[in-house]
Amino acid sequence: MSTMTNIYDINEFKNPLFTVDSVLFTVKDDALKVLMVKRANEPFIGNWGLPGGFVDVDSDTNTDVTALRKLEEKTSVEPKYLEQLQAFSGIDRDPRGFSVTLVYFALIAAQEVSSHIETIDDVQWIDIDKIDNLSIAFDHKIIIEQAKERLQQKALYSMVPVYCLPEYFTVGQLKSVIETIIGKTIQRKSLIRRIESADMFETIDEKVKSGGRLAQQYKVKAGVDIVNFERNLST
Amino acid sequence: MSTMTNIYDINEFKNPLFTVDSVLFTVKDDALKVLMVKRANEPFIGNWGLPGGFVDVDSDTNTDVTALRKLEEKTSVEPKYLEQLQAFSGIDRDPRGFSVTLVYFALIAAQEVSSHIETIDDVQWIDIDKIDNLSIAFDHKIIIEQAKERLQQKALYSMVPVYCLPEYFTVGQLKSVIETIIGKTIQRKSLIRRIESADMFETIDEKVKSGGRLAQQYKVKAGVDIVNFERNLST
DNA sequence: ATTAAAAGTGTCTCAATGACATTAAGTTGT
DNA sequence: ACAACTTAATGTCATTGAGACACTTTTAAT
Repeated sequence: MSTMTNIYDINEFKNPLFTVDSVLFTVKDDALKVLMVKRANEPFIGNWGLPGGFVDVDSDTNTDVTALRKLEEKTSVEPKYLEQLQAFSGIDRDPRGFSVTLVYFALIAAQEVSSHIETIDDVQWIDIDKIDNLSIAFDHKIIIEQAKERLQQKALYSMVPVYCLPEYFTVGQLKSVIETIIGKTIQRKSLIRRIESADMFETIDEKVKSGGRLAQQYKVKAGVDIVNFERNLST
Repeated sequence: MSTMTNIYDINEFKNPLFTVDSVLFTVKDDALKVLMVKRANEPFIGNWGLPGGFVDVDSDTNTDVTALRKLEEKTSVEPKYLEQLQAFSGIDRDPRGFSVTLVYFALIAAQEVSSHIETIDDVQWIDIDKIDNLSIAFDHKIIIEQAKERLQQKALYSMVPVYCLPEYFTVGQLKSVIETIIGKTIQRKSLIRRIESADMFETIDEKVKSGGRLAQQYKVKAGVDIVNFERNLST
């Protein structure tokens, strides 16, 4: 192990194995998808796992940077939204010994990565409902499930789902994305009321085709924070 | 950046320094307090810091166990409530180098620890409004602030504040604890409605003196989970 | 007994969501 | 050109749970 010597000796304690992983979601083809990577190394070689890896303590200024760096390696872009989910730890979750993985939860528009991903076959959007049929590394199946629950909760009281959409979007698109995430329909009217009261969107002059009447486009105002509403939608 | 070679060499990467800390809250004398420990070691020797330390990879089965173990060392009891807050990381937060601390957020009734604490002078309940005047180790001041915000949020949509109370409690006590946490008054009636609809409490036959009419006592039903309401209180 | 104090109830208001009908503005087919 | 269809946007009433606050109940203190 490394040599860190002065008054206190860090190596008095065996350090746990520490990694950073991300659950990057998007909504594509009316399904919630997670970005997964086919593992090239042991353990769990050949299984699907979450994108992530070790901190580079010489260049990463904090773990957010690690998460973004690892995601960019796989997608070549930065996700629109990133927040910490939770750390998962234990003596059993990695055959190499006690390990901790700090998991981030991220959102991006499918369009922003799809072209890049289609050229590689060890990085893929996996439908969240099809994960049970696959061989998933470590405890990543559980992690994804928890991330999904968090996303579903957030969709009920905030506007985070917009980060699964491109810069310009319509009410119809946002409604559809939210419905895919939470797995039930919502009232269009309620969504519009929220968009108007949140004060985090601006309207775009140019409207867009939608199969019927032209739809108003919106974009997230520059520099605004996510608004949290005081009530959940439907349930 | 080097890629992982064949069989993985853990030490190819310098591992960050990993610790587990806890923000243990209670409400005492109508003030929100945090348990703090006077540091006996470098760095920040002599400053107040959060209770915590390194994982013992040989005996801790996961980081929850580490958090509980460290808290028990200081208080001799287990907190009633424990959940992960967040990890804080960075190249600068510890003079020894890149470090990560996984922070837990915990609640306990003051009565359960006070007798034990009063005998030691390097462990103390510190009023959260008086922290600015003290020398606090690392980034623990920021961490405590974030933990407080999380607790305040939770108090608006859940019943977590009961875990700052002893097993049996009254509506008046819970109202007072919530008000101390969020820093504003709430409607007694609203609280009662929530207690009744939450279905997580049972009434105790024996009532208790309170300076007026005897008060109904409640306790948390065995094995129930925290209920999340769909609306926030006041704001 | 009178009074004060806190517990507990009744009920009206208020705010935001749900439900759903109606109107608006496009596209497609003939 | 016009009807039929599609999706967007609006209008409005019902529902739900919190806020406000008056009122009643039960205890202790004097």
